[in-house]
Amino acid sequence: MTTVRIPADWPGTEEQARAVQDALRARVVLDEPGPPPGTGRVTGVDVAYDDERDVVAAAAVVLDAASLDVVAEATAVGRISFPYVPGLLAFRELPTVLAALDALPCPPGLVVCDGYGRAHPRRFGLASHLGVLTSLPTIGVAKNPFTFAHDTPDTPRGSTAPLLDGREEVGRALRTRDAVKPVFVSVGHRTDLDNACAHTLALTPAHRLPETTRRADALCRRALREAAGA
DNA sequence: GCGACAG
DNA sequence: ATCTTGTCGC
Repeated sequence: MTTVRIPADWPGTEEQARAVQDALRARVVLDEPGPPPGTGRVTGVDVAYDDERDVVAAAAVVLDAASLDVVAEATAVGRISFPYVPGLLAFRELPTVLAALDALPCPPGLVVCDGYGRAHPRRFGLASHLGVLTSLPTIGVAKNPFTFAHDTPDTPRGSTAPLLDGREEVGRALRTRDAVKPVFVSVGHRTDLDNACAHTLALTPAHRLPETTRRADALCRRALREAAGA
């Protein structure tokens, strides 16, 4: 486990944070399909907080994409770098997530984030931001809808409904289990939406949420407990 | 101006 | 995200 320091140039206000998003948005790469599902490695990242003690813990868990076996994992802890503001989640999560990724002993391959990528008010959610800072292919898989309207996908696993910003499809509500509430998938960086959904299905053989985020969630909670928990 | 709003 | 018991089901 590594300890993180908040970067000296990290935004201190919502105004500054939005300016950073507007400046970095142009660097998102959208014309690559990304790695094929079921090959190479797939990494889940997640973060847990103890607002009382101002502690944050992040985890990165690398899975073999074919077997979904854990190949490597790393954690990082630090101070909370930003309050939770819808649309600015990246500024709260990224410093610690980046440190956890840096601590991995192997390349992460595709990174699966807990949240949104392009399906964001300024087209630059957590998954896109992480992708631009690392150059890694990323996707976002969120548990709840954000600001975009969508229809209800059909009942069977694999069914989708577009997340629409006007007439533009910025993500998809994707059913990963029959008749269970869908997850919300969007492109982060260097992937396309079809592939992002295919990856999400490949990572959900048994549960609504991807194995990557389930593993990362369990690990960062444990790291938080060991770092600050009572 | 009033809600809604990833984690 | 987090506070929280038992309970129904694969």
